[in-house]
Amino acid sequence: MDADAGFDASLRADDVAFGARDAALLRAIDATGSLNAASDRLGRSYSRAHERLDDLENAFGPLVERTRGGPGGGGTTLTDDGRALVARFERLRAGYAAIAETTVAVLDGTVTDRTGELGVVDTEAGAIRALVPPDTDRVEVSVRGDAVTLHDPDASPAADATSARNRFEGVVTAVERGDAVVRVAVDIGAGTPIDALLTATSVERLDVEEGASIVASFKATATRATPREA
Amino acid sequence: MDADAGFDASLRADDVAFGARDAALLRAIDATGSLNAASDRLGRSYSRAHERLDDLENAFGPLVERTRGGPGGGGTTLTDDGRALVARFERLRAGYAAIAETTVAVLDGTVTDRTGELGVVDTEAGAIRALVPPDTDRVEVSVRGDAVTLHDPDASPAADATSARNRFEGVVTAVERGDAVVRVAVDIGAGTPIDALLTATSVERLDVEEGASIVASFKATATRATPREA
DNA sequence: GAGCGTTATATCTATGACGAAACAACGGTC
DNA sequence: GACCGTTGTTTCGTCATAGATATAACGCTC
Repeated sequence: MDADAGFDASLRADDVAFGARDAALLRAIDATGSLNAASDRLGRSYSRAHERLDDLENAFGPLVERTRGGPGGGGTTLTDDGRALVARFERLRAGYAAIAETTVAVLDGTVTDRTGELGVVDTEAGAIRALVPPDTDRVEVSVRGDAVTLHDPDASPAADATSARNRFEGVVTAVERGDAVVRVAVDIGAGTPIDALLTATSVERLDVEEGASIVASFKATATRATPREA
Repeated sequence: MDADAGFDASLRADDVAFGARDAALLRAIDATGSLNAASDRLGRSYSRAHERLDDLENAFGPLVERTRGGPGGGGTTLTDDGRALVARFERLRAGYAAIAETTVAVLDGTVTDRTGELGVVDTEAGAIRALVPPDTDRVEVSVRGDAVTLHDPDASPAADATSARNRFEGVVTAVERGDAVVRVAVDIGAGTPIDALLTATSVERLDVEEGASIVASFKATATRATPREA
């Protein structure tokens, strides 16, 4: 059963959710200088766009400046806040897209110690520090490829010298080259390997190849556990 | 203008998007053993729930097993695939939640070199390697707090010994303690500091305090740039 | 064979979101 | 004062989604 991860991103204030359609509207206003032309460009009704803009401004503050009459008949321009909102929305989407696209290794485990939202999870690979759910000890730990850093085993930093708390010795089981990003699978003693996403430069400089010994590290604060079924 | 980041997560197959309401339905079925009782529990209509379940199974394959008649009148149970879909959805949500919650530093810059989707961005702090958008050199680089690792300046790994390509020397400007997660702000020579989210253990072992020198590193493959307005 | 409580199916209703169209008002230009 | 093309406002229609209700059918138990 194959399924793609998706999302609808939003920024929320006062029960109003600023989403992709809203960002598209503001971008079209920015490009055309007119709410009328922007609606046309997007194939949307002028009256709805106008109403929506009012709702957004009630929640988020002034996003546009509008003038009536004049040589072109009037116009609409984005405020600095309007541009900032669109920029922030784009960054948020980029972040979610990273989550949707990145590879994830899932390790079953049991929480054995907690300090606030952090915990120690006992897994096949050993103890993993992660952000853990409050109500259960039965969890699965997600390790994202873009959160795993690889180190030369002979030169990996001492525990007192780095803030990355999870460190495992392992063996490279696969090296899969993309355009500029390389996916490296590392067996750290769990049932399935974890992935690390590296640049080609890193692969060369670390001399990563199948069968090589390597140290994989990832931050506790970037590792999340979710409840696991009985 | 204050706004909270939000999202609607989904897993998609055959133009059907499995979302939070669907996950809630499957969880309620799991808890009650009955589609009828699950709908009641969720305050939803039985016929809609039934129809939706059919749509989901057409797209994702068998998610439940249903029996009619018998001692209790019949019932509905989740299949292994049904449970796996819910578990995968929960992991996806946890990932998006991490994005929504984490602090982000934004650095303006210009792309000066590209290799596929990776690029070098010239910023106030120096060159940053990141995943860059294809159509523009004017970008802003987002550096997420949960992606930044701190190192002892005297003991940070050599460039040939780690896959984290971005490394900056900086000074700690703030240490802000949460329950178990500590937010450390580091001035790396950009207009605004970047944040690193650390465990309390890391803060102690690294002896992180305001004014201290520190090395901050983050992976190129975990760093994204988005287009920046003129 | 009735009873039970479920699954399965059919039909109806309400609501929110959205597109569409029409018209009033604006204000600089000619 | 007319013209232009915009903003601003009003009204209408359609569609998708969802809730609600009713009924048929199932199959084990008594």
